[in-house]
Amino acid sequence: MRLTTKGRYAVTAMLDLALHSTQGTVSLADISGRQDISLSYLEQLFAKLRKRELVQSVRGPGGGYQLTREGNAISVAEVVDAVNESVDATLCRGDNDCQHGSECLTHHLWSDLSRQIHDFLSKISLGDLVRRNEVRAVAKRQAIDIQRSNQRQSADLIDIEASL
Amino acid sequence: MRLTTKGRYAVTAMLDLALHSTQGTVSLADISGRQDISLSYLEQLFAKLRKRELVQSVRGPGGGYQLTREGNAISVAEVVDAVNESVDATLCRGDNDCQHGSECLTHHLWSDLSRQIHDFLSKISLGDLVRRNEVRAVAKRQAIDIQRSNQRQSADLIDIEASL
DNA sequence: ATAATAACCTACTAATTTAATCGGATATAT
DNA sequence: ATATATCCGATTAAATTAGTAGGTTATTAT
Repeated sequence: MRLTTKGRYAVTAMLDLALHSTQGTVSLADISGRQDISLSYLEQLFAKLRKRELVQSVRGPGGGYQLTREGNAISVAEVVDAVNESVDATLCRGDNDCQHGSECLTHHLWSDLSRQIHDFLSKISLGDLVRRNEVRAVAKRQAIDIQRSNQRQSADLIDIEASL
Repeated sequence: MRLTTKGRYAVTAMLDLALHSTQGTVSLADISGRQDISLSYLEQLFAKLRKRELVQSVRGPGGGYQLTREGNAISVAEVVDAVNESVDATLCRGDNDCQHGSECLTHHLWSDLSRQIHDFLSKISLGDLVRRNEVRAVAKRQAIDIQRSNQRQSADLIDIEASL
């Protein structure tokens, strides 16, 4: 169980998905716009999330992604694990070939810690996060921001159309 | 609160220190030998641990490091934080300058998660780890390994001396 | 005093991971 | 047909982690 920015991006994206689940599918372009994560990076992350069957996709116009299960049934731990593919090969790849058994000290200690943190994150679902007030507040502001940005784009479009 | 291999190295090294605290100071060379971490990398880590006053040093022959407080009074969280200098500048450096407020969704969510993981790791001390059976068992084996390696070195030395 | 030891310090390099970019192919609504 | 959006692979850039090199300073033991 590692905890890096990569996992954060994944959780953020999945939370965005959960927040907009009422609208059917959500495109990565929308998530990219709202959460400011590059589209291609999202594609990489969602390829992994799809492999773990945390999301399912609909291709073509109007398509996008949606949660395979409801938000309450998807834990933060699952999301982090999906993108981090915690192989832990760096410190102790096997049990036998470590030099004078040293690395096993880390191995036992950390696998134990990891397990407990994992348990902890398993108990927090995307649904739990959606229900939080801070999250709802930010999501609301994001919706308004996007709306404004769309209006600006429409305005730009009108300008362009007028200039032709 | 990030959780990477860097933090593991630091916790392992500090645990080694706690395990050998009865012998006064412990040199980084000893830790390097037992835990298979490069000496220079340990120096970098301990420079940070010293800044946070988790360890104190004694210079010169027979010198080394020792815990500033007893193992029971040093949490795993403190050790991880000391080496990770969690600035969290990557995703959201301030509260105001994020593009259309998006990054703040991550920011709130993750700072909250981080806080709880931090709380969790705060409750595990180096002393707790030392008392664990698996840790004691591995430490014992490491001691025997080092002893053997020293005997080999002595044997080599005798060979060298004999060859002169 | 001198030599050996080990912390302390800085700069650089290698390796790995994270993030982004590019250029497509495929499926599907309109 | 065309536009949309997933899907896919390869490449590159940036950041972090880990290791290397070459010293200095303090201190103990001889």
